[in-house]
Amino acid sequence: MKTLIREKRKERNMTQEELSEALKVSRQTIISLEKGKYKPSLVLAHKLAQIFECTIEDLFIFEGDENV
Amino acid sequence: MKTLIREKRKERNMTQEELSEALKVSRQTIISLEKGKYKPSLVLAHKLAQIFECTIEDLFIFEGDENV
DNA sequence: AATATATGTAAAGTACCCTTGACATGAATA
DNA sequence: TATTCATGTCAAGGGTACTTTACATATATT
Repeated sequence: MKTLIREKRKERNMTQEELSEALKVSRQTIISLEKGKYKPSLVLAHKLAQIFECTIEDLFIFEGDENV
Repeated sequence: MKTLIREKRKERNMTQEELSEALKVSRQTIISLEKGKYKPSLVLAHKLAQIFECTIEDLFIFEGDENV
């Protein structure tokens, strides 16, 4: 699974800290998501999509046969 | 968060077991999701949306201020 | 040189998604 | 009555999303 979080964040000139505050998560969480260290929860994915005014499917690119 | 998993499954005349096999998860997982015992991972939400030929946002109804 | 800003790593703890397995219930049908 | 099918509960365990805290690095500015 790929994510466009970093690209969308930069388009809006937001820092990781600003994004983390908007989402009410830690900055560590943003770093880890952008670097692909892990996948967000469904609710966090939804909040990210809302902030970036797109759908979850626009923000995350799913590839074949991923682990559940 | 609400989900339309059960409704979409029944529209297609699938049993919980058939759905669990299509998703390669346990039947327990389907039961728990339908009953709202917990929220699916992002990947599982995506697979469900694919099976039901809709978007994640069509299948899950997000309500205000949910836990991350 | 020193300070500030943005990004990064590491480690340890908590909460929860998902699993397996065993057993229970209600409705249909032989 | 007995069996089958679909659905459900309960409990224990593994893996991972997310947290907090502390420290590191690169760039820019004073």
